[in-house]
Amino acid sequence: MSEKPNSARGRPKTLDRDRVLQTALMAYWSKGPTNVSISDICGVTGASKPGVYREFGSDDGLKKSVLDTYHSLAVQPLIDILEKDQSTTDTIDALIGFMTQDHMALGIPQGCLFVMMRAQSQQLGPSTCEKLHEVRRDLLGAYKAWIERAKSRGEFADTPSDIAALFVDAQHGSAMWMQREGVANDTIASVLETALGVLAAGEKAGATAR
Amino acid sequence: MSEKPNSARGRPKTLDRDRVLQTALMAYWSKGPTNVSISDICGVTGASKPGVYREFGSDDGLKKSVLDTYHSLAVQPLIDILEKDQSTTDTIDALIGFMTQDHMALGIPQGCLFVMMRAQSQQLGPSTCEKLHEVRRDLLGAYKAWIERAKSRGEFADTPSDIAALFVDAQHGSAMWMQREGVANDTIASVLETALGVLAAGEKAGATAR
DNA sequence: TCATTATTGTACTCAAGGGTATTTTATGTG
DNA sequence: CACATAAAATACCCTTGAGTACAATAATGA
Repeated sequence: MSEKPNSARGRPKTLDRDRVLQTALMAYWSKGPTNVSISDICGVTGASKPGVYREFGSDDGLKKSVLDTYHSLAVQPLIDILEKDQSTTDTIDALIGFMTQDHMALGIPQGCLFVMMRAQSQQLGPSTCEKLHEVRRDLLGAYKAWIERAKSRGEFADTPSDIAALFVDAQHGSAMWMQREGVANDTIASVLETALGVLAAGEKAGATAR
Repeated sequence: MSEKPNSARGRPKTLDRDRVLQTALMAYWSKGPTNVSISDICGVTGASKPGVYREFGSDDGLKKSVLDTYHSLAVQPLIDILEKDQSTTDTIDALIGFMTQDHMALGIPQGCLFVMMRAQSQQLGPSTCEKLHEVRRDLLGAYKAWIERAKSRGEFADTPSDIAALFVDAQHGSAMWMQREGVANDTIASVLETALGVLAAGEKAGATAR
């Protein structure tokens, strides 16, 4: 309601919300979401602990906000690929390309924060978990919608859409774990080609044509 | 070397090593390996904290021993399936059956402790991590050996063995995560059929039979 | 200038958890 | 019986990390 009365009254705030978010995002991503303390983030950003709590409420609140940021940063681009209007094989190629990006070169940590958070959800707070479910729902929904569009054009294997969506999601998760464990992106790409190759066509034997 | 001089001298030990191991195993498996403290385990088993440390050396030592136990309990059976001499499709069916066992009914927790530990290896000690690599090597080796045997009989798709091994391992991991997230075993089985179906045969189109 | 308002940051509290120093206790051996 | 031995368990230490109380501070408005 009266969110930002922009009163400009009282001591002006100096806490850089965005910097805290970015810092937390990178730290969670590289070290694992449960291996970074609020104090760590304060140490790097120069923010004070009460400042962070004032801004995000709690550890859980911060993680939830970070996940939100991560969604627009790294999940939405994946969904965008699915929603782009192109042939199924092109989409699959684009997916593989996306999943095997050279994170090192891009200056981002290996693996996927979302996937890591899912794997450690038992150690996360309630609002982070809820956000996690939300992101997952979005992603699975996007897979499913893409699959059904592809099916309607006869470009997709004869597999129930829900199953196929889970399958694609599984490949994504596996790829992210492999990347984190240090498997070369080329190798991961080969695995993904083997995996996702089945989906395209359906009549044309198992030939992924590459 | 002089491990058990069976001296029978000094106060007889009452600490039930096996009970501690079993308890820790189940606790790690159900709550996640990093969500169970030594104190928790002591509370359940009635063992004293120094007793546990005397027996296992450290948290890391206990986790390593538990992983060892887990290996013979839940990983070896999987390897046994791969080493059993049967047709590729039969092996795949057996694998799917194994991965989609009703853990609830068997009185064991959902998912796979090994897979969970891999995902949280950043929070684990050095000897546990080493053991983790060891188990992983064993498992990938077993996959690869199975694949090469199948290939030599012409029963396997034309995919590099290392890639195929990573692929199978990825499906296993995904299945375990899905199970942990509450996906129905039937559903997981369908996903696995879609995934592993590609491997068998190779000439016979993409038809997994079934 | 002085009150009001909102934010800041130091310095705490409190709980959890890994690990240990120390004193007992239960057994064999001389 | 006294001594040596090995394991037992209580009661601790120490660090980390989430979360907060509170006094200081910087702005606006009268």
